[in-house]
Amino acid sequence: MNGTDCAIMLVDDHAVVREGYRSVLQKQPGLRVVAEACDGAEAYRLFKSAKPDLVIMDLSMPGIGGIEAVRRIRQWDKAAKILVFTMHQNAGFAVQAIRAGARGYVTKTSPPETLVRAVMDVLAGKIAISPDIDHELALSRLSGESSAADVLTAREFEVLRLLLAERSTDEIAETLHVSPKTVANLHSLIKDKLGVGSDIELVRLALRQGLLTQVDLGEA
Amino acid sequence: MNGTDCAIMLVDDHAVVREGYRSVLQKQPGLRVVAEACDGAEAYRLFKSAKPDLVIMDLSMPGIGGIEAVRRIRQWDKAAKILVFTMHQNAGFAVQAIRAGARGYVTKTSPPETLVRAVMDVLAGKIAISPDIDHELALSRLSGESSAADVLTAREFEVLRLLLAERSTDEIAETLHVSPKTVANLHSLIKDKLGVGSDIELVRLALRQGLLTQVDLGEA
DNA sequence: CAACCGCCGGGAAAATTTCACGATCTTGCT
DNA sequence: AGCAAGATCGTGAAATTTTCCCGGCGGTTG
Repeated sequence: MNGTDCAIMLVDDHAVVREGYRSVLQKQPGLRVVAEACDGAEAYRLFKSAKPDLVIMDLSMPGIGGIEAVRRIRQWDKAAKILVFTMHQNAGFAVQAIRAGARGYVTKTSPPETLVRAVMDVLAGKIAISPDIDHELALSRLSGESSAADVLTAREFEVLRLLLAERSTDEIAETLHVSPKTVANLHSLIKDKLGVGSDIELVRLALRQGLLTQVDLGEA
Repeated sequence: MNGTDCAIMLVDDHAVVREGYRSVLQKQPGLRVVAEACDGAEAYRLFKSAKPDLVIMDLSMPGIGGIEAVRRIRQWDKAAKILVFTMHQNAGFAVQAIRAGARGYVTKTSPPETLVRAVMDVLAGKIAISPDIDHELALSRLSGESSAADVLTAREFEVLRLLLAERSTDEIAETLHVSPKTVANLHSLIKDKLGVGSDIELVRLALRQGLLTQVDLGEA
């Protein structure tokens, strides 16, 4: 599927950005944009009918986000080739994306050639990571910054997610059917494990690691 | 400057997005892209030499952000026409942008025609706000959601900024040369005025209102 | 089986948040 | 000028929360 025409699907909620993709990609012979979606749900639906050779996927989108869309598409077609193209210059997001089944991760700050190169690499079966993310990943390894998901147990992670999403300790206790005391204990333990002193730092860490996206906060 | 050629400068840190702008704009006769910048500082520098008729400006950029860039450009040229084009579908950001001197605010989710229309309107001397933001603004007025900056005094706002940026109460007290006790009192008062119960909600509110941008958190 | 670990919570000490109260200073109004 | 309002800063004490230490329960592993 490399030698001749390759069908590509674009997924991004910003029309102007899709216009940009198209402008960059159509300069490459052998690439055709056959479908466009503006959120994760539409991406999944269109993928099944269009069966593109490659998906270029944004992460931050309304409703079903990019990570979840990658997961669903890969579940439907284990061989799907998905290249994540996002503004998030963040090792945490990259790890999540690759784990979800993406074949590449390129940031939007990258020059167009990097995108084209990544498209070609992924089509050729390779994994494509843009240089800035390579660097981020290297740094996070060197500094031993264990991504929250690793150091926390499943339960702790669940509590953290609720702490960031819900309002009070008592509400979380009710959701989990445990005593408020337990939630408070977990809350404290989480801050300890993550090495933060205050809730504010906790939120900042979560944002940095991509546990929370800025759009999640709007619908509070 | 409307009838014939209009010189436009693009400011966005994502190359592919600039490509998208160009692709959309060049379909309009009479518009020429004469300069491109990828951060606020470069935008200010280039504006002074290129003197474009219109600037299309993104908000979230590394270093000097879009709001500050708008402010500086308007300070240098009171007649500068700047159209903010951003992903933030957020009344708070829009208010900040217009106060800083922008002549328009359009979100990236808008269809290309909306952008083109806004460009024309701003060039014609009008103020252009995209419909979704109009709606957001209306909602925020109706719900009486007073933007943090309004209900807080200057001092309180400063403390809030430090709370979100620095680490401990004591560090903030030292920076402000007041007793830690005062900072704690202010901290409490701020949460009261903003109607939030926990620090986590405080951060979420701040994010929603654009007091803190996601990029600010990276360099923590 | 014994040892360990995640999970759940009680109790008490420690720390923090909240509240009530002045004192001082600026600002705006008459 | 005189006065009222409110912003700022601080104190101290009460109320609440956070933190720490403890034990019990169930599952897994050596």
